[in-house]
Amino acid sequence: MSSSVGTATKSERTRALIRDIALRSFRERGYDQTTIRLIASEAGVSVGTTNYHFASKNDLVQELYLDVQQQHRAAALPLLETSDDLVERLGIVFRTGLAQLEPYHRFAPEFLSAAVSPRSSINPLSSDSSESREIVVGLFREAIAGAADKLPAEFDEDLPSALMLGHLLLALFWVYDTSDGRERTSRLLERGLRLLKLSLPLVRLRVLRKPLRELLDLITEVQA
Amino acid sequence: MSSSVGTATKSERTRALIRDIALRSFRERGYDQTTIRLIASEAGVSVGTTNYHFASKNDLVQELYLDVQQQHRAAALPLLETSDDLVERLGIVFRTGLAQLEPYHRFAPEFLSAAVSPRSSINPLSSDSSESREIVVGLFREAIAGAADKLPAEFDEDLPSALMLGHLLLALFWVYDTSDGRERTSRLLERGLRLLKLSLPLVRLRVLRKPLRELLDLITEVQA
DNA sequence: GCTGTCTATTGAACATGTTCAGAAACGGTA
DNA sequence: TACCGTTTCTGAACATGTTCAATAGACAGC
Repeated sequence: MSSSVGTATKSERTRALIRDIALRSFRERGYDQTTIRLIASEAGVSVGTTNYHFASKNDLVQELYLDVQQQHRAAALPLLETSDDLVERLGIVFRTGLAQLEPYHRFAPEFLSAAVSPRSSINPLSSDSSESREIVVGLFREAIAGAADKLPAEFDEDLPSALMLGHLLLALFWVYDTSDGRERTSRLLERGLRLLKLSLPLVRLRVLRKPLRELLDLITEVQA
Repeated sequence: MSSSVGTATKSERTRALIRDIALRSFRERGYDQTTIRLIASEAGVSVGTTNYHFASKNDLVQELYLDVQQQHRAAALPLLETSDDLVERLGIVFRTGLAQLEPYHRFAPEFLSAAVSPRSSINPLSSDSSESREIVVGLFREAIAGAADKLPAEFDEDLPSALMLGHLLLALFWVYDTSDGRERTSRLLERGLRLLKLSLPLVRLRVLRKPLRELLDLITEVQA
């Protein structure tokens, strides 16, 4: 979090200060209540300075994304050491991903509204978000690669992206989940994982190869 | 569309005028470019008057929803006369639904952003949207009721709502669909329908009854 | 026709993200 | 030190949806 450490140019320190204050505010006050003027005021600078270092409010959200996904990675990696079962490993990535989001559930609608437009710079599928997106895709890739159960090689390429999309859909469900402790989202996830475990042997069936390939292609096409 | 017809109180005529101008502008200019001041100006009234008749901009979007869904119903009903096959009837409702949205695809991201928050009054699942939502749920209900193929009665209650949710998800895919003529969305729909047709006989299997029931319950829970 | 009450309308005010012309600070070079 | 170009910073300005006190209009009851 605190990147305003040690020595750096004045400019870098100002930038880091604005960033840290913004991120803290996002966590405490959410997206809407975190106004540019509030950030500027707390940082002791003018609105113009804030927009000089970060061209828009969404650029600051981008910083938040990165922070969250890095923590996601940090939380998932050690757990991935504990199992070589494919479905279990995927479950670890999904569960730790949801866990990172949990503190933001109060403000999730605000963030969702700002992020859901395909034209928004903070849309998880946008090119501006590629850095944090690739962290999640990479986690899924590693989850697959480190599993004892090997999948047909032809799926290796697109499956991680498709799983990342699945994670986004799960997050959408999560935003709408009003149950205590997001129990419904957990149930949906565990049920999906169970279903996946049961149907995984089918992937090896020749007859299903082509429809699966087509399904994967269609899903991948969303990101175009 | 034009509801500013014939005799009515002055107030009703002003309201209808604002409504008609707003709806036309939404169609021509989208959500963002349709500003309150522009509506007021075109209607020859002040901003205050616009907000007197419609408490918020989203109240005007609500009127648009209603208009679109009524046209959806008008487009679907005659086609439903032409088939008693369950899957085909569902297909008719889905396809005519997408057809109504098509003119708005240019502006879909703007509308999506405004509507996607669970707290938004124009969220399709909100209580404010119940009237237009029920039109779609009703269409699915009629599609099921008029089919030769009867489903187990226990599904009749919740299935229409679940299908409406499916329609919303399809619309989400549609927003992100950049292919010509929304070819990808069509493909996804037709593939889903084909899959449904193939797996429909399975519904009668005793073993699958309980998991299906649970799945339906989980889906229904989104709207809570 | 007068009066009083509700309805309808007005336009200024507010908070918001963003832009931008200009001021200030800085850093290197003559 | 003096000068100049670049970097950094400032605060006013703009457009937006929404609110609200004040005003005008409509209309019923007498």
